[in-house]
Amino acid sequence: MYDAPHADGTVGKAMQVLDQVASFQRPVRFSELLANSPFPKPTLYRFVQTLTNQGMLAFDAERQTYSMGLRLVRLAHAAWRHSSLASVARPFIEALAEEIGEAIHLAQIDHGHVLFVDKYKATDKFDTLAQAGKIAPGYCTGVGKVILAFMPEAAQNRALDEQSFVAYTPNTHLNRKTLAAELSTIREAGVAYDREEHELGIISIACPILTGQQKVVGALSIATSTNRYCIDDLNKHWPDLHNTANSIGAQAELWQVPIWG
Amino acid sequence: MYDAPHADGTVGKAMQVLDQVASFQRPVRFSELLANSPFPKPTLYRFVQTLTNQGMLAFDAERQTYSMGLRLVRLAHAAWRHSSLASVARPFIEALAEEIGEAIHLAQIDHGHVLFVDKYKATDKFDTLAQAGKIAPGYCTGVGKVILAFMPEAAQNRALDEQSFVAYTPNTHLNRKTLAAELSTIREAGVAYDREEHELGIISIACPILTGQQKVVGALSIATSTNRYCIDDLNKHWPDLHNTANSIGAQAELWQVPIWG
DNA sequence: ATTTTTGTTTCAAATAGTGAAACTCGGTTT
DNA sequence: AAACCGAGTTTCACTATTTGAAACAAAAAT
Repeated sequence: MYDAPHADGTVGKAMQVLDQVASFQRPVRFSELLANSPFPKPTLYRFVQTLTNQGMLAFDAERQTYSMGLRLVRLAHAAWRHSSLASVARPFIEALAEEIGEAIHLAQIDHGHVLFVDKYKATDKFDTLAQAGKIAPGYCTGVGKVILAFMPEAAQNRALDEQSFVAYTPNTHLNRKTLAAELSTIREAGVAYDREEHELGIISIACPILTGQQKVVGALSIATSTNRYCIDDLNKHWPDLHNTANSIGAQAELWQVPIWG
Repeated sequence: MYDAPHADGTVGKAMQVLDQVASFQRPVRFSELLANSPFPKPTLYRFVQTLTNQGMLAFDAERQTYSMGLRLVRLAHAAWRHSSLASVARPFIEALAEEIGEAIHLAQIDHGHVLFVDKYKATDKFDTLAQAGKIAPGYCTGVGKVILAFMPEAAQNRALDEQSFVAYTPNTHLNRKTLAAELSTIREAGVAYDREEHELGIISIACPILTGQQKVVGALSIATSTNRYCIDDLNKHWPDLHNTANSIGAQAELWQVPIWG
């Protein structure tokens, strides 16, 4: 389960149940849900029924388990096409990935979490939906930090409040202060690095995607493992990455990509 | 907007609003929604607010428009990974596509509509999320017909009730009778063809994906344009397609893919 | 056969949702 | 400048929906 929004009404609670089912990452029985649910039995029961009726959940009668419903796939298709940067960014990312021969990630931020909306890897052709929709923490990823760094102050504060500061590796930021310090450096430099802060052996370089009015709408990154390359190697790709990010930013502005303030 | 389910409660209505926003295929203003909404102004207003709070919709303050929210992408990721056939089927489809050099589609059925959950094209590597989530009518596509043909009677009837029988081309089935007749042929043969029933110039061959107990969980198809190939050409691929479908069915059973009765 | 666990239904009380009407705020017209 | 207009937002009394303790049914476990 992810965030506990200021619980707006019945709909909010139902969405909480959806998140809960999603968090199991597998089909789940009613009783398992109940055990970790803030809702009393009949209430949860009715939610699960309603959501199943609606196709937001799927019930397997044979195994008596609930899982995420296919209606979500249909709805998300629309979200991805029309509200994410992905459709605008694709041609640019594809070109970049082919040129430099490394995997490119495209991310946006959603309620303080990094949301990967696309990925392109020149070698293995087939990785899109498997990656799109994945989330990662904001405070310890290249894309996360660079987006945070370029956010307007109010939004940044809100987002920082949502960070959990778990120590994934010895390099992970553990509190707001050290993170905030790095964020201003990043803002000046226009690049962020992940130096094994989220996962040992994984480093990345990330550029913000800015519109003409300097609003961040997302970020691009190249990630690699330390036994193939070091930060200096990634730096060689910075000009290309930066140019691509700029082109995407310019396009995003023309296009009607939703821009949160 | 798609189906109007037996409106269960507030949550059902909220989902209806989500569908409505999705149906616009672009950012949409409140007044546009209101114009096509069964709900009175303040009611719709509150729904849209709640859904935006929840991240199910996104509001662009600058342009005053609503679009689908990124939370859906996150949720759909889970749906796709854990409730669709896609993750089980992928390796098989990939192998098949590489071997025969044609694009392979994987579809399931959801409330009478065909839902494409994956696509692999050997030549252009990059088409997954752009295709996954797309829907098509059941009665005039190869995958749709073959799934319908193999459904248990009760479910089939329910699904047939949901078909709209729009005449997309001169070859489209226009009523239940002719469709039902073809469905029994298909059930015996184990294959369905789309002979330009949905779009002129597009034909396909489709195989059901069956579990051990002969339950349909989805379908595989090869689609092509009439100026490249004819039905007989597609037929040459039938053994491969059929084998792949069988392998996927066997795997799906081991795995915990939700199976609707 | 009995107990325990898991899933489902009931129903009075309480809460949350409803929508007519009224209001605010830009922009346009007279 | 005053009146008008349409899109968006808020109010508030009314009502329908949701709520959850408790009771019940069905299935597993003992």
